[in-house]
Amino acid sequence: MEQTTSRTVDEVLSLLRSRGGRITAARRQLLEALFASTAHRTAEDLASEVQSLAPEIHLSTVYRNLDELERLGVIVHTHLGHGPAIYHLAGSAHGHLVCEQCGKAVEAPDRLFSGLSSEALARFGFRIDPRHFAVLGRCRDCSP
Amino acid sequence: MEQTTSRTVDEVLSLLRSRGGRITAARRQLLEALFASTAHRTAEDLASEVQSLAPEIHLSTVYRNLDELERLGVIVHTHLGHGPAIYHLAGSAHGHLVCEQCGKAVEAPDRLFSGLSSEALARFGFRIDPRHFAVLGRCRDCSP
DNA sequence: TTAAATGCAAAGAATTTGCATAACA
DNA sequence: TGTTATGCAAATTCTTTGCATTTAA
Repeated sequence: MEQTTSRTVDEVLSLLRSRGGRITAARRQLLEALFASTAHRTAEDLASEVQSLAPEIHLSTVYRNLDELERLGVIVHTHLGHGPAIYHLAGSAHGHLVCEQCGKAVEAPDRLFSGLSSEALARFGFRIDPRHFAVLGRCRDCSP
Repeated sequence: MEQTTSRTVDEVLSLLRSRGGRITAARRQLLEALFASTAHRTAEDLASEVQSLAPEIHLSTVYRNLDELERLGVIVHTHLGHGPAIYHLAGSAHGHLVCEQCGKAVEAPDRLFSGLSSEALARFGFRIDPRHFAVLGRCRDCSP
């Protein structure tokens, strides 16, 4: 698993390199953090993780690199209603059901959106991207 | 139409009153603005409209009254991905398809979400509220 | 008269930007 | 050596809060 992770981090760094970017400690650390878990993490969360190993890496650097990685298609971010955006590797991205009451976020499989996708496309020519937004509502525990 | 609008504004003011609230100029103006159009308006937009008639009404008062009206169920707010929330009368609320590219927001009829609603309920016990979040994606004009 | 609402200023959260310095290639 | 990226501080955007004052009832 170490190997897989490292190989993929290096692949992304090569991609960055091939686009004229540079391989820096901040980028490597951030990618290691992104590949290390599929948890729902904000820019601050990721900065904290990175800073536990390299405290000098600044939050603004993390934001800039997250932007860059998103432009490259390596990651996507999702707005969970209120509050900060969360970031995922593009490969492990998924939809979210977020409870307006307790705030809990549940992962939603893509097929949950297949009906909505095809209807939105047919009726409005609109291609939805279920990984970029959160579906708000009430979870089982918070339903009246 | 004037009459209808006024009557409904007054109804909401009565509701407020019945809950121990007070009928103020700021609240009346804000409600007039809310009833006057179904456009997608932010707190700032609404404040500007209100301020064109009563310049002393402060943005923070608008925010406080929007919160209050939402607590009463008179309005709902929606997060359109990035940027500020928009507010609608609860009766005329609807879902939104928001283009990530050009930012344009299209109203989505509730029935677009009926499949997603029943699946989310069946599989996750989750009751979605399609009016509280925006569906992000690409509109026809911005599709590749 | 008195609790509720307002105006204003200031704080807060999340994110972005300007700029001098550092460091990859 | 010449960009590119970083650190830091400051600015931005959206929203909330504290507090003294006003006002509806």
